[in-house]
Amino acid sequence: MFLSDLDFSSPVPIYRQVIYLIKLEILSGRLRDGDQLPTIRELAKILKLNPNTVAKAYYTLENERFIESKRGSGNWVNYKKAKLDSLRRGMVEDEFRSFLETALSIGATIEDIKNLLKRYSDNDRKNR
Amino acid sequence: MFLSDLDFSSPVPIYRQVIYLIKLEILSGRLRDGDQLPTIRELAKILKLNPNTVAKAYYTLENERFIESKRGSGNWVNYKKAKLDSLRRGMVEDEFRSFLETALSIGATIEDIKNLLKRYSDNDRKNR
DNA sequence: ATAATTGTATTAATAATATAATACAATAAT
DNA sequence: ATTATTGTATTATATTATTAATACAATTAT
Repeated sequence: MFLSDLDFSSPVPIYRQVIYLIKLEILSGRLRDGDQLPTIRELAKILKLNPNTVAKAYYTLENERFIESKRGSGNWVNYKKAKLDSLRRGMVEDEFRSFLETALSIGATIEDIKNLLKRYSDNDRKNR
Repeated sequence: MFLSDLDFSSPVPIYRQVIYLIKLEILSGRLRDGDQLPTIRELAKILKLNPNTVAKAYYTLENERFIESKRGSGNWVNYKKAKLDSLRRGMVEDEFRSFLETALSIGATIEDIKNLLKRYSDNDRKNR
């Protein structure tokens, strides 16, 4: 299921990488509403992590309403179709804001970014 | 000069807040190319910080080409150069590419991003 | 030349964060 | 009822990041 895409040499903490991977699975549609996730101990074994690390990821995902945890039974994906869009939008906007902040602090202008986007969307069109 | 806008209860480290404040001064135009900044020790006294904390902020700003430090004399704003630096442009593009990749993998479209950018550039215009 | 002022470098102390070890408590299966 | 499986809570350890103490070196002013 998870092609152990973890990078142990990255400065990004493992539990955050796990969160990110699962969010991607959900938002891309590979994991759907109601699907069961591996148990904490299962996933820990697969990824060769301490169960607490996985637990922390799951716990965070539950706080963000991505999944639901039930003691004794397991964890399930929990987003309603309607929620998905706003969720996705929120995530994209977060990413965008943080990119924009960086870009501006580096010295780029909004105009620069517009041009970049134009260039890339032209490429995108070509590649379809 | 700096209305001690530091928030010691914030999780954002002090030296980053200092960086942010100075960038704001520069990007807003209140500090202009060639202007002299307070010396490390001066600013440390004003903000009641350890000089090393200010030094770290200045050091980072110099690395990012926002200011120039000269031992024995002080620190000066050096924004114009930074803006024109093609190396910086490369950085922005790298950031952009990585943002775009993430956004697309989450499920956003180019159109979504265009709209976001429009929204933010409108805000930017309003705040000028 | 000398002294004062500046940024820099080195090291130590502290604080924050991430990970691990272990024990606990609710649910499910038998 | 009992046992195994699950998520949770508590505590300890390791790692990293931040801040501080101190000494150093280049520049400026006298």
